[in-house]
Amino acid sequence: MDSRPTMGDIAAEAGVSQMTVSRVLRGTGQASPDVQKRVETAARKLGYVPNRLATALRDETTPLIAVALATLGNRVFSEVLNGVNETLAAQRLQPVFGVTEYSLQREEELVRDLLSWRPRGIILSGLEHTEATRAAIRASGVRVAEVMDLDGEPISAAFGLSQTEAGRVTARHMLSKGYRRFGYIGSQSGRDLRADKRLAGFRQTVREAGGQMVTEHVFDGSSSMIAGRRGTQALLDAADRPEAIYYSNDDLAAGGIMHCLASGISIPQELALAGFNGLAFLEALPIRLTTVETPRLEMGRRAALYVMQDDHETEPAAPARIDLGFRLIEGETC
Amino acid sequence: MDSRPTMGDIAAEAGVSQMTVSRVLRGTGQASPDVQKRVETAARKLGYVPNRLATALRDETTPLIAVALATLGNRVFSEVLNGVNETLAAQRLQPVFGVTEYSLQREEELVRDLLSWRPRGIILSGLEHTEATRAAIRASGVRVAEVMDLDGEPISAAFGLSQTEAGRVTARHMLSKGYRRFGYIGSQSGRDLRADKRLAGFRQTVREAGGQMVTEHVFDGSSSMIAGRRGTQALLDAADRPEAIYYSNDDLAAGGIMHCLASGISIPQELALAGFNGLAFLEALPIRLTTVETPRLEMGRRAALYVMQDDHETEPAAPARIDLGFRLIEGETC
DNA sequence: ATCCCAGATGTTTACGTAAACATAGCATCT
DNA sequence: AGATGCTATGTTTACGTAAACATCTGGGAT
Repeated sequence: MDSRPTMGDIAAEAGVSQMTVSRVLRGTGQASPDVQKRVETAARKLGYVPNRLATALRDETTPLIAVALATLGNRVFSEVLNGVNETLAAQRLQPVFGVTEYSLQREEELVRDLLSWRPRGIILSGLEHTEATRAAIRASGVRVAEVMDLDGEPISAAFGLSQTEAGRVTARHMLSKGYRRFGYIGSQSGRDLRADKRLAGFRQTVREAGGQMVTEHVFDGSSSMIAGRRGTQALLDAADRPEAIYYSNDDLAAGGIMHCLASGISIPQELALAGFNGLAFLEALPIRLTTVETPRLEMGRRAALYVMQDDHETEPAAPARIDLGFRLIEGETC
Repeated sequence: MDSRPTMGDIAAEAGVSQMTVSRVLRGTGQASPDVQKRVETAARKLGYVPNRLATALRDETTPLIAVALATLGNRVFSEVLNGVNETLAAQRLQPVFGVTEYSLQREEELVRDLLSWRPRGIILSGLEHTEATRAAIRASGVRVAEVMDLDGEPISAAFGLSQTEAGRVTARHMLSKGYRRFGYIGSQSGRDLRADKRLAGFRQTVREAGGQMVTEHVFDGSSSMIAGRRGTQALLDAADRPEAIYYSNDDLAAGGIMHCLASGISIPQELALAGFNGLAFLEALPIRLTTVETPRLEMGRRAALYVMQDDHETEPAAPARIDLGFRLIEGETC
């Protein structure tokens, strides 16, 4: 048995035709009990595993859904992937994924690669894509969903929240607590476009209210608690010290809390903080972070459901923005 | 253009044969500059995307690597996946993955599904599998790597560490600090077999040294900081209170630290703690956790490299255990 | 006895690609 | 001039599966 057995091999073993094997194994059409048994026995004996490549080629359809994530280094995306995966698994669909590392250029290549598997749908992160990416997707005719963001023009349907508005809401909340001098800590500016939008919304609202952005500390590399801790220390050591810091996400903000705890800086008197995402681990911190909760699992689930649908059902004429909302969680940090 | 253009369509457009198109697009064989240009123009005009299903079927080989993870809910596995993915991406290989949720039964189905894509390799979590899973993999002839664990019989090659030994080392360390009355907090017992092995090693070493396990708190559901925080509170509120707690992972242990911080329990005087994994976020905590660092990214990378190889190269005759080691990190918690 | 029909099974074909095997054109050498 | 050997291109075929269509068998209706 040097190569994998095919239906033909089973057919020979069972003394029937390949087509009969196909019918028996899929339970379509008629088959006498005798033949049925022989085929099943032979299949088991040979250790038959169907070849989906052949089925997919022949049927001109696959059970694949392509997923292009910005990164696997951020818990947020693995939660989205988790939502996608659990939804697909229920229908025996398979995710095929790749990572763009926040580069639209890599996304373009990745999408091309993913499309060559003839997936029935594709899920992208964010609304910004190169024109070539859009063209390839349009030409392919696959169903598309975009997750995370709503601020822009979706290709077909976007599941997420307004990042800009999330920034504004956070700013409004902090302003309402009396803070006026703000710092910002974030990473991957110019690449993590959602973070940039939040910052833009935040900044605008602060300025309109007469507040000011004292420092904006943006670094390369991925965000982490330790980066947030160090960034916070840097901001507080600087001459022009902010009263409050807006972080591009919870990991960074939690690092800020840790710095304060370790250095005896009182929160929120000496420093107020706000994050973004509402990750589960925040609940466990000794000081509850004020943050904006995002529907990560839900975005994954809804996007998966959307791209799973058959073409005819409910295809919206115009691009749709499905707002899954966000929620300001008022903690103890501002 | 209702369906995707094929090489045949390009051929018609360019006035050549399908085979010439194939040659030009892959840059194999000869082609006159004129034909080359015509083919490329036509391909671009029609928005040609190759069909890998056909290529894979025809070539009897795919660029796919199957990955069966225990869960996406635990950061550890997304880090492994990350290592796998970055290694594969460098060779333009594609991961196809699925999640077992720590069930060997689901793993069996998942493996069958994954194998039907004719991947060139498969990566599994842990060493325990059903006999059917083993048989299917053996019959398929794909390369296999197992990650995380070394305590058992690998199918072909295992990349990881001795979980039992990690438990023992942790116990030895805690014993050396004078603790004798231990608690344990973990989840998914009977399902997360690696955690069970660590506990077994820990328990054995404690007993041999004359210490005792005062309480073992095991719950269902996935582990998280908040679960650890609550579990710790429960253990400390109980009549028979341990001096030290061994947690099945860092998330739970960090929750323990948070409970102590929030309740003013002094570490390690009133309670000592130890975790497992050495996740990056620990660095940012105000109290550094004593834990065992595991090579998560490296396990993913090495496993990917292993299954990527061509069959002839370096195929070990006997199952190999590649010990990527672990390292006790002495923090401030014991 | 004849005909019809349904159930059971077989044969042909196509999905898109690329190896293997032609073949045609043309320059070079003797 | 004829043989030789490239280069550039075309034709056939196979990969494994499943729809569509074909065939055969036997039982029931007339």
